[in-house]
Amino acid sequence: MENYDPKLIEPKWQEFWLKEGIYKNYEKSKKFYALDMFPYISGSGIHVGHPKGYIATDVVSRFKMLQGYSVLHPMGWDAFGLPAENYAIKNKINPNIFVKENIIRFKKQLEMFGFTYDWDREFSTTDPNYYKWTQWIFLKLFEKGLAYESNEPVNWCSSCKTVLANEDLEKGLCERCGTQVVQKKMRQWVLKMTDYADRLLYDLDTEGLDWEEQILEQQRNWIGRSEGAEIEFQISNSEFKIKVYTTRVDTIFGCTYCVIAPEHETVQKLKNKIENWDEVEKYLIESQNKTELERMELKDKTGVELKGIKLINPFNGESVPLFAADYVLAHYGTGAVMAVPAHDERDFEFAKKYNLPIKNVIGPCFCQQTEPGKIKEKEPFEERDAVLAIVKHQDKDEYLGLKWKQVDWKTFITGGPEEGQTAEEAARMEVLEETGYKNLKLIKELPMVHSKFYHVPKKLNRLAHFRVFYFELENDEHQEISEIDKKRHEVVWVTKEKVETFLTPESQIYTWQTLLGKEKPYVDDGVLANSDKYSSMTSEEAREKMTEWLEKEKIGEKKINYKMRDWVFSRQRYWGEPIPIVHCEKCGAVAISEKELPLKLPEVENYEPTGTEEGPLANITEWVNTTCPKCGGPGKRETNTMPQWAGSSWYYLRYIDPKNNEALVEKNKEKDWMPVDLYVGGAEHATRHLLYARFWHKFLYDIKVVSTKEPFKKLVHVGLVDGEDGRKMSKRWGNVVNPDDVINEFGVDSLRLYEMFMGPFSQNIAWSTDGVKGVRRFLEKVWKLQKKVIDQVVENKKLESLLHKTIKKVTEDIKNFRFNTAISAMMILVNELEKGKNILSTNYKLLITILSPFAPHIAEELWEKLGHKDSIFLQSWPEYDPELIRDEKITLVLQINGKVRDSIEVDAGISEKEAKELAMQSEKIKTWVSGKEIKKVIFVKGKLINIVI
RNA sequence: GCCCAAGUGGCGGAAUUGGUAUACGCGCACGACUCAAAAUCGUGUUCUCGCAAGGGAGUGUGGGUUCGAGUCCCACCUUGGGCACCA
Repeated sequence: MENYDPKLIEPKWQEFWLKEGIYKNYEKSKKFYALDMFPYISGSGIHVGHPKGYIATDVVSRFKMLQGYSVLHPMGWDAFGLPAENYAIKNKINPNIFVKENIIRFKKQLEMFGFTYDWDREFSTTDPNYYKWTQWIFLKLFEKGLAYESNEPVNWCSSCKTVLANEDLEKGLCERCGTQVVQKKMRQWVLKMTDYADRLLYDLDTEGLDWEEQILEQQRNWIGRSEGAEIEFQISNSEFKIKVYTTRVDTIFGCTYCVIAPEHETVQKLKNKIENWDEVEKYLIESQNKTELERMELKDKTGVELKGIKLINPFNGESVPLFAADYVLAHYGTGAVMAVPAHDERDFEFAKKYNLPIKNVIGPCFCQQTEPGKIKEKEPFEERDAVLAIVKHQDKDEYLGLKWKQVDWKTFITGGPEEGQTAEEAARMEVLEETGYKNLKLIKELPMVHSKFYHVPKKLNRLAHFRVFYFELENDEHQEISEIDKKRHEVVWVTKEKVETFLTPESQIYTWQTLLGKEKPYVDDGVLANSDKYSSMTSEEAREKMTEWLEKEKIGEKKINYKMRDWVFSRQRYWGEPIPIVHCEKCGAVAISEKELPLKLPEVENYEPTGTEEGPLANITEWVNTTCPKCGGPGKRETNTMPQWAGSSWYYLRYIDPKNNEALVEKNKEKDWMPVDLYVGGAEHATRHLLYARFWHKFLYDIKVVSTKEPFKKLVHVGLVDGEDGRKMSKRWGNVVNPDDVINEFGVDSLRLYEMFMGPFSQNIAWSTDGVKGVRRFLEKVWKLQKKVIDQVVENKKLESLLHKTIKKVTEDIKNFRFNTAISAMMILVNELEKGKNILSTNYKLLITILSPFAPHIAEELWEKLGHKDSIFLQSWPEYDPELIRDEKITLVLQINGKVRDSIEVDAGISEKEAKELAMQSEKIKTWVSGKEIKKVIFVKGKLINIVI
């Protein structure tokens, strides 16, 4: 028997599989596996595997380094650390040719990895037969009003004269020349993805998707639905109104000013009324020049008051000032907000900076759940406005407290305001009456708090709304307190450290903590106060009632908003599908006729940016100048092209029917194959690619091209291989592992097997060359087992049982993407087989069959050596024998107080009584229980006995 | 700041519904084979006390529920990922 040599085996079988078209078996199973988003790389990679015990993993794309090969995707992916477009331009190559060369290169790469490739299904987004249908989808979107032109801000490098995507920016500098990027508005094609926002959100839950919860959550956050209300604020002495959007109508009585985005059109309309227009204009220009990045990075909020403008709060008629500030975004909601500094962090920060009033209208509500003062369920509450005073000593760090005499109740000073008294006056009076101290200096008012408790002296449930004042004593001057008060409570000074343990009511402990902590707004829901008839409602209740009132009075309405924005769909580049639109002076933007598709890219010599806002196509006048499809007059073609996301948003549909020239996909074929059963891709696509693809799919569903609402039934993402040092593979760190080298040294099977063995499939894991040695050793063992193969029947129940348990485990683990434990189970089996003298040839066949998806070459080779002419991949997947995996003997664990003390071999079906008797016979157990009382014995069938002493 | 995920030996990682923590692999140590080395095979390998038998501790930290917790509950710490002024 010769030695195991991957270099001899692997090329042989790669050629064979290619010739035999092993892939075709997948067609029979009618399961559609689109394995990664890019048709050329990863998507094609995985077709080696057992047709039944399929392995749907993409070994190649786990290597960051190999993503360089994804240049194959024509629309500019990562090539050797540079975007493909840059690489092509720098080397003066036509990007399309460059891409094609790389496709060939990649095919070779795939073969080296031992992948077969479905050559028939090949297509490219540079291929007009494919992009024809991408353009067709665009035409349909345009027809339904879902594609529109708009001026959108882009990052513009004034030195390179190019547009830069957000991901190409490092600290706001251009990647190529390092120039500071500026914000510029440009005409762009935009797709109305927001029309689909609600469906993109709800179908995540209602279409029975088997996706990782993590990705679902990420998509929900990205869509970012929020429910709130739009409210009109009238501008005093003017016919103009300003609409604000808020999710917290319940805080509106705390609104002390309003803020409008600088770009908001109303700012210009109010020009004549603004007293400080010069100042305002300066601010508008400043904020316009900031890029989005800068705007985000600036921690400090800036803004300017529009002097002379007052807005009227429709709920209480109060006039509040209006500010323009760029912390309010023009594109979200109405571009204007009501500011409630007491209950919103951003407004709070702004109010502190510009010294604006902060009005508390909501506080938390505490329910006394312990005695004394535990609320009596079912009894009504008596509501009362109340004050709470915290008084600090003039010299010492001590605070004034009351110890109540009738009940075990310790508090700060509390009370209720009387007719005609302000809350502050009431607080001062209570301090005077209950403690005698006369001269208080108000330091500040603290956030309000509500408290539900049982008032023991008054024998009733009380809901008290506290306004809280923090005083410091000016001096020691005080008067005698009344006899009644003396009987009721004792006045004590409590040191700062002891206050928290001194206080009984939770509400006061909370207040004490806010006093000690950093001053911050209360942003949670709570109970309202100072809010007219809405006072003492909960936030939820108030929102409902207030919105009702707004709608009745017609000054506002319920409104749902999404964070997700429309999809900016055009790029100022050469490559990419041309947008099939002609601009006519008379008719505007006109779609070209479907018959003219595909609208092909012209051959050009120069792919450099034009240095204007137009894409490179604009320079090719013979292509640009055309006639208007509508009126026949002169027209100019759209020179922007589509982004890389366009083609990748529907390629899985084209896989089904790649050569169809009559339709995007034939209806019956579509019904047959869709939805994609399993989609394996990188985690980096969790939001964008997957949302774009889902959006297009839903649109195609609406125009009846596809029959399912969702494209991908099951979604799993693959983790990357990190460098040996645990960092991401990168030239910068010098930790790049080249799979070619690994293959040369260990073989394709070892690499493939190790990748699956190294850890959980969707987790990033550091590469370890030593680890590959381990799996190579395992393959050597499997190879050497050949020597022990015999044909006679030798009874070995234990091994037989282990084999069938392994088949069961491997089958289940593959289904659950737990390849690492599947391999470990096979290792255990092989270790056992190695110890035995012989191995029955039928059993050996079973072993290599379950190994075949993981290490296809060696499995195929061993299969042939056993005398088979057919490929191992044409065999059916083994089934385990349930009789054989049933255990006759089990290990029963004996515990004392939950600690393992002994274990015994017993029959699997042992009864509780028998087990107990056996346990008591154990010497170790005897010594542990002797002289002790047995309190309890717990028996878990087939597992253990626990004796409690 | 917000959302999500994860913290287990020297390392990658195992551990169905709470039921023998550290499977499998790497590394390391010792032994066999060898003139020698590599390869291969065998034994051992959580820490700790002990010559041993045996005991104690132990899954990021602190509490809790339970006969029994890596697994469930509460609080906190750390790391990774995503979002980031979304009102």
